[in-house]
Amino acid sequence: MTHHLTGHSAMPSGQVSHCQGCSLCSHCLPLGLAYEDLERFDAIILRPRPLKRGAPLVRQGEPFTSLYVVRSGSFKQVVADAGHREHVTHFLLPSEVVGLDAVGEAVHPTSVVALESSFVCELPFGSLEALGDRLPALRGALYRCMSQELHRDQRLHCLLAFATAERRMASFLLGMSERHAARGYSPYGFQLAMSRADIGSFLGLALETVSRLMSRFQRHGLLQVSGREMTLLDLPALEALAEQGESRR
Amino acid sequence: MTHHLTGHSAMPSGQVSHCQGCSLCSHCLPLGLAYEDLERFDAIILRPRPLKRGAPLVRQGEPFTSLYVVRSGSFKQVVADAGHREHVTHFLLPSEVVGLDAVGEAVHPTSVVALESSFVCELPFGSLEALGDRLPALRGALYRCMSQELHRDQRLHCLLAFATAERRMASFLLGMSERHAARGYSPYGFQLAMSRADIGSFLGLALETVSRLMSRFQRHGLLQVSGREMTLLDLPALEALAEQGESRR
DNA sequence: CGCATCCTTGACCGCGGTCAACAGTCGTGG
DNA sequence: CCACGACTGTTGACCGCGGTCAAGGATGCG
Repeated sequence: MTHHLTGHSAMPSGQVSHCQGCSLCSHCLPLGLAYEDLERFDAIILRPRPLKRGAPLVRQGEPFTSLYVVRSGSFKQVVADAGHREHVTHFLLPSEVVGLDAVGEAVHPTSVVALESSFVCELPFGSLEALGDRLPALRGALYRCMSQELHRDQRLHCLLAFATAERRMASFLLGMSERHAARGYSPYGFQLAMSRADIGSFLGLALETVSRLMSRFQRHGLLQVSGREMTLLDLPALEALAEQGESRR
Repeated sequence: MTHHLTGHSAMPSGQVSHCQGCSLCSHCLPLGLAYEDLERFDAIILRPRPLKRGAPLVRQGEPFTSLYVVRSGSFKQVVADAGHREHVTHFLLPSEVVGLDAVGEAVHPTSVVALESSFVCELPFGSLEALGDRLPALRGALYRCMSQELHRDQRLHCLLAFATAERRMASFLLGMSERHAARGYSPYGFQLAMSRADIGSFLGLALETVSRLMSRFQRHGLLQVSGREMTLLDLPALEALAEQGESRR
C-alpha cells in the first residue's frame, strides 16, 4: 500500500483529499449536494486516517462522537455476543458509512475492524448535525442511509431465517458483486477481504460449509475461486439459486 | 375492547386523546420534551386511528408520508420476500414507532398489519421534521429510535445466525416480557397476539417447532401456556437458556 | 351445526454442524 | 536460503437438530 505521511495527515495533500477529488463522491453520503454546499460539507471532514489490517476503527462501548466513511479498503462490524462469542454483523466497503447504529446513543454498540489496510474519512457528528440544520439535503441523506440500513437488515433477516446454506452463499456473493459494481468496479471479479470464518459468522454457517459451497459452486461452473480471489462466471445461475430455492418454511 | 365512536373520531374526545393524557407518554417518542414543547408536538399528531385485526396500517410499496406510534394493540411487520413468501420481521407493541425503515425513502419497504384491534397516532413526517428544526431534543429522539432499531436488528442477526431453536424461543419470550414490563405491565403474564406461524416466521422456525418448544418449556415448569395466554414461571431459567447455550459456531 | 383456522403431537430423514486430518501460504528466524 | 510454526482453507465421516409430512384435537365464526 502506498501512503506517504505528510505532516500528521496520512494522505497525499492538496485537492486529492477533498470530496471533489474523490472518485467515490457520487456514491457517498454527500450525494446530491450542490457545489458550494459540498465545500461546506468538505470543511467539516477530518482528513483521511489510515488503519492497518486488524486495527479497530471503533470499539464496542466507546463513546460515540463521529461517523466514518470508508474511503478505501474494507471493514467488518462485530458484536460481542452475550455468550462472549464474536459475531460479524456487516461488512463495509468504500463509500459506506460506519457508526449509524450509534447515532443518538452514548456509546457504540458494535466494534468495527479493518480487514485490510484502509482509509476512512471522519465526520464529527456534532458538526454534521449543525450543517444539517442548514442543508436539508444533507439531513435527508443521513435519514436515507439509516433507513436503507434498516431495510437491508430486514432482507438479511429473511435470508438468515429461511434460506438454505446454498441460498445464503449465493445471495452473499451477489450482494458483494452488486456493491462492487455500484462503485464502478467489475461485478464479476473481486477480492474477498474477509476469511471464510468471517463469512460463515456473517451468514450463520460453519466455515467448513462456506468452503464446501464455494468448491461446489466452482465444480458446477458458477464461479472461479482461488483463496480470496473470486470470479463470478454465471450471475444468472447464482441469482436463480439466491431467489428461487423455496426451501424452508 | 371498550371504544366508543364519538363522531368520526374513534377515541373518547377531549384531553384523553392528547399526549399529556396518554399513559404511554413517558415511554413514547416525545420522551424528555418540556411541557410547552410537548404541546407543540401534540399539535402535529393526527388523532388516533382504529384498525381491526388483519387490517394493514401501511402496505409495502405505498408512498411514505407519516410515522405512526402504536397506541394500543399490536402489529406485525412483514416483507414480501423475493420468493413471494411473506416473512415477519418485527412485532410492534404500544409506544413503538412504525415506519422508520421508510424515513427518507419514497415508499414503504414493508407492510405493517394489525394483530388485534388497535389504535395508532399518526405523525406526518413533514411536520415532524419542521418541528425537529426547533426542538433538538425531538430530532435526537428520532435518531435514537432509528439507531436503537439498528442495534436491535444486530442482536436479532446473532440470534438467527447462531442460536438453537430453544435459545431463539427463550430469547423471544424474554424480549416480549421485557417490553411488556417496560410499559408497566407484568413481566410474567401476557397475551401473545400473534399466531405460532407468525412467531415461527419471525424466529426462522417451523410453526411445529414453536409449538413443541412451548410444550417442552411447560413440561419443564418454565412457563404455563394455554393458547395465546402466556405465563412465565421461571425467568432465570429462561435467561440461562437464552444466554448460555453455546451451541452453534 | 359445520367449516375454517389454529394448535398439538408423532414419525421420519436430510441439511448442515462438529470433529478430524491434511494441504497451502505467509512471516520469522536460524 | 530453507526450516519452522501459525494461520487459513479444503475435504471426508458422522450424526443430531429441526424441517417436512401427516393426522387429529381445539377453538371460533357465520
